[in-house]
Amino acid sequence: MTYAERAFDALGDPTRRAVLKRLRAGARSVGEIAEGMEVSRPAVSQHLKVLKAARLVTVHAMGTRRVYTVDASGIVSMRKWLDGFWDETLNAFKAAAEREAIKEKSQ
Amino acid sequence: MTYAERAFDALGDPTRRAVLKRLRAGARSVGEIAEGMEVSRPAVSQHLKVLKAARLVTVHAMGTRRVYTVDASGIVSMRKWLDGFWDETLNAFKAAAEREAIKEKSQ
DNA sequence: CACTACCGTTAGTTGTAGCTTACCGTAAGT
DNA sequence: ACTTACGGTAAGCTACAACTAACGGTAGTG
Repeated sequence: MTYAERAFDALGDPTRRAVLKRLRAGARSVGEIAEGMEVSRPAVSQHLKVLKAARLVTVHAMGTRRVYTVDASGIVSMRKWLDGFWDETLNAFKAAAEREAIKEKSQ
Repeated sequence: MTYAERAFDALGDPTRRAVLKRLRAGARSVGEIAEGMEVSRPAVSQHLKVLKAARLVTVHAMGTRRVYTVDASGIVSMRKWLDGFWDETLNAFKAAAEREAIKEKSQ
């Protein structure tokens, strides 16, 4: 599985999107992220693991605290996936249209 | 839930991504999509329902056949979501950096 | 009017994602 | 060394997403 696909899987969950939205406001520790959320701290920890595997967040330790930050590379890979997907869709459409035009001419 | 979020939920499933990839090559009927896939035709039908709700595909009937096509609007809304997300991330980062700079000055 | 092709939907099953509780390791303070 | 704060991980539960089999409805065909 590519990183883009991993990222789509990760963002397919509303709780993980909520976690990422919190992180968007700035780097946060696990406890800070979990605070005010409707799920427990371990749940957040598990989601962060998935987000990290998808390169959507990065961690660095500060004492016993783990400070998480939004990672650009996950976002970038998703963007590339979408752009590439749309490119291929357009190309296929164009090719089909041309085939149609040739067929029309020959009639 | 916004359409973008619906789209992320939809693309969070590998089978649905596979369906969409098939559609990328051009419009297909349900039977054509299901053919060669490892899941049954009704399964594909259910996935198409989700993709349609997320504005990732459109349908039009041709006799008893339902021909599905990739819909740009779902892709566009995802792109906008990603871009908006990243914008806000950068803005928050910039704001934080400026606050840091002011703090440094006052010391 | 049968008969076939096509596909959406319902009913029912099952694997697993997401959750909580409990535990343990590590870092810092006193 | 003891205590507190922090967070990753294991174990276990549960709800639901994804699937199949079966059915029904509609459009074209002879």
